[in-house]
Amino acid sequence: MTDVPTTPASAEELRAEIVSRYETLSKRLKQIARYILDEPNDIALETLAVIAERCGVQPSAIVRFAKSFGFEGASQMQRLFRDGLLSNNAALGYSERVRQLDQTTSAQDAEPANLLSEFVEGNSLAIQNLLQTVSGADMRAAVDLLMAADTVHVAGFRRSFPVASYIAYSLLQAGKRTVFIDGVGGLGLQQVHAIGPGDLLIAISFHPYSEETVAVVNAAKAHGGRVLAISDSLVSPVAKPAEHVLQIREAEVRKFRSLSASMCLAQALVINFAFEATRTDGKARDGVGT
Amino acid sequence: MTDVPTTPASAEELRAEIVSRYETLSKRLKQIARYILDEPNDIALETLAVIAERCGVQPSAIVRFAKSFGFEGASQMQRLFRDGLLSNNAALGYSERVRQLDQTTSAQDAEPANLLSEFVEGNSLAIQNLLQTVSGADMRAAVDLLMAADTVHVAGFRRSFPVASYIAYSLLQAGKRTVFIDGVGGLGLQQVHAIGPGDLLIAISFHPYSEETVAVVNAAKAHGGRVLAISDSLVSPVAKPAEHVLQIREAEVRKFRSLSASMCLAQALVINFAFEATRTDGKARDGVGT
DNA sequence: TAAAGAGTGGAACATATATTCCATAGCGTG
DNA sequence: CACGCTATGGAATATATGTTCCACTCTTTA
Repeated sequence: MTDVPTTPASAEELRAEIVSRYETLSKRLKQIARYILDEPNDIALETLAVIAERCGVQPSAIVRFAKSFGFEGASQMQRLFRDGLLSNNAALGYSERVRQLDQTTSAQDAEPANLLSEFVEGNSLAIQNLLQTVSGADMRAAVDLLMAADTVHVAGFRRSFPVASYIAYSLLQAGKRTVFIDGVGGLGLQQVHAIGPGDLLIAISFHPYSEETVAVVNAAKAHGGRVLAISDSLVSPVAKPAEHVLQIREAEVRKFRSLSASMCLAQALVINFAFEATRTDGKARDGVGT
Repeated sequence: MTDVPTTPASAEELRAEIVSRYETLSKRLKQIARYILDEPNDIALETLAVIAERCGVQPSAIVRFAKSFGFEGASQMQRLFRDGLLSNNAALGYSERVRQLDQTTSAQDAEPANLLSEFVEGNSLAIQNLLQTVSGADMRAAVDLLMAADTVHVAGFRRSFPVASYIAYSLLQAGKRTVFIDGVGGLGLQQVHAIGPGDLLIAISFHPYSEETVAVVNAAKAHGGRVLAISDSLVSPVAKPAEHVLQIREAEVRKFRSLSASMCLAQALVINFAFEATRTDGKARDGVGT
């Protein structure tokens, strides 16, 4: 038992100790270490059996862990976290805690923490607004376009680039033939020539709509491809020619337009497709089997 | 046993019930009632024996109390307070909420409409949790690292690629010398050689931490550069060697890890930097002007 | 490839903790 | 003042929970 000479005296101390000794721990002990760092509340409130199950480990392993950090048993370690829990918020009664919660989102000035909370609030709202602008039917239609496509091409530049790259990467992961039109080396428009009938272009573009994207959309249409647009308006230059549009109203914090909502929609779309694809695969195989 | 027909379903409900029935209680039961109203945390966290001693009562009296309020035993009453402790504290309840969301959603089908709203909810929670895992001081420190850096290098592959590309793009927009280590053409590690002392590497990486990113981080340290890590754990291979870590707990919907929270943090970081940069610029000019 | 060692799972065990039960004390009422 | 009823304390019991131990596995090393 490679225990540390001095037993940690507070939850913080223990966390620090875990971080520094992490590399020297065995597989299971690492597993537990991560869990403790991630969910100190669980350690404080749940029983060993529950904790053990949640991090996929035997209760005895947790005891071993505690001992290797100088505790007499797992219970002593738990006590540490319970105490921490209380001293962090217990002085406050209920009403005070609720008030504290409100304050985190309301105060305004350009200090780092507050800026973050503005983004948190703004993006959170924008994401929830997705449910208003995108219906289940829209999603269904978008997934159908994906399912029907031979090859999927994805285009998005500047601010939309991250979203486009995410979609392209994930579709590839899901086993779909995908081409990411990334414009590297000025190939932007050349890559478009690969689009043919039966292919789908996913075009992502927001307010000042980049010329490249618009050009790619038009080229895709010219080659007989179909287009799914992700944009902020139904009448934007990328949305107008498209077979289908998923509309997003992004958060705007201090004049900077955000991206979280777009990412959220992108994920929902791609994973929806992945589910649909495996489901259909299964059916196809079943059909052959009989 | 004068029990109430309906068992309270939340700590708040129980408190209200206690207040209204207070006068009808016997001496000991009043004693306990007062204690519960005063120290709900104790009820949540301590053992019956401890609670009993603290309010000068026998453990059995507490059991009687619980039963007279419709509980099966004192333990059920304690559970109520524990749950309340978590759900009233945004700070503490994240994983608990996620677990609940997980349960309510895993039952339903992966239908397009459902899936979108699952993502909406999950990401919304994850974004709000950012305020817990990254403090104002963390943001400040990260911005300081950016300010002090000569050139900023940004690395993130696979799932983290979109976030990295966003950061790199935005920093460039903000006028910072920035290099995006995108690994195109297998240049990944070669690009690292450009990192020198006085430079900063922003490394973004989540659970199965890609080898490339880890390698880049180590190389950066070897060249005397500083490292800012954006990761999901303090003990991840990219976080350990870093000067500073911004920790993110991403949403996980149907086993797929999300990205919205990362994007949100990335934006907050970059824009924070942009504000700080212009502010300092202004001061510098003022200084020269006088 | 075999041997030694550390790490691990799971059942057996010990302990802590909640709950029940009953004898008795306290209190109101006839 | 005595009777009966409710409330109470505390010991006995049941249960839940933590801990130990040992056989087995997986690594490492010679």
